Amino acid sequence: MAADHLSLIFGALADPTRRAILARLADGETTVNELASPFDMTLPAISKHLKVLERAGLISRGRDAQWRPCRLEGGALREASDWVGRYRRFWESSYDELEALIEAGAPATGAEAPAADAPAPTETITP
Amino acid sequence: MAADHLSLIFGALADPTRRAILARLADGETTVNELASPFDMTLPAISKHLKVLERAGLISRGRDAQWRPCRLEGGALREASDWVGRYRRFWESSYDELEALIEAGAPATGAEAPAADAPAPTETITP
DNA sequence: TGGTTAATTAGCTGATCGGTAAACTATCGC
DNA sequence: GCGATAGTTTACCGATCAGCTAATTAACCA
Repeated sequence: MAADHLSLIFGALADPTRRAILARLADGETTVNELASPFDMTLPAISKHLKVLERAGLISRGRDAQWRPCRLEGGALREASDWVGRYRRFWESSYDELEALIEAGAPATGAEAPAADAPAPTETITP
Repeated sequence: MAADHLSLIFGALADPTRRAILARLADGETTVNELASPFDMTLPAISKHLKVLERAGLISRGRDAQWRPCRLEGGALREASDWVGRYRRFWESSYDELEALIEAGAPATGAEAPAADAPAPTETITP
């Protein structure tokens, strides 16, 4: 997977186990063992998932004696949300109205020409 | 990568080339060759990226003679947005206020106990 | 001191990913 | 029909991923 932050975030989210871990952490900070318990998977596997989540900035880990409590970090999720949000107009309203226009034989209007630079200002086109 | 839809979507977004393709498609439907032109990459590589995006439902492809015009599909992005949106409270407002509360020595209140089932109702815990 | 519990690291495997080159398919225009 | 244009498919390669077992680190408890 690419090394840029957004790719790390989306890559981390592209796994049901990791998303379930985040879901659990939404109920509050907890330990690695408790996070692991619902899964049919060894502890090292969970540990790896946590590392992926941490590298993406989706969680952070503290220390409490021999426990390493994990907590959800909203910042990275916000980055993901912000990126996706730039495309909001592609699923909001538009659908019915635009569909109708197209059905009616309207030509490709400026309507679907979006905020030009909106998506991916930091998106290096050839990294 | 896991086979569930959300994983396909996030997995597809976890690549700067594919995100740049989506950004380009936000400016309107276009052909594969035009999509490929900004990249220092062969056509087959782009073709693969498009297949990943299509499998995730992020784009659709039509036919116009020998061209296969691609268009952005908002639905999948909406799914991603909806999923991430369930965690909104983790980056909205809360930050300063909650941080302040914690600093002030407030115990773990119900405040950060979230809408219980909010995240991942379809998230199978052990697939 | 020694044992237990919590978690990570190391090393291995098989599967998937991102890219390539080469060959193939399909459609257009002459 | 023929050549050019647009795009996909088919191997193939090295790198990364997700999981495992076994060993290791770190802190507690008695």
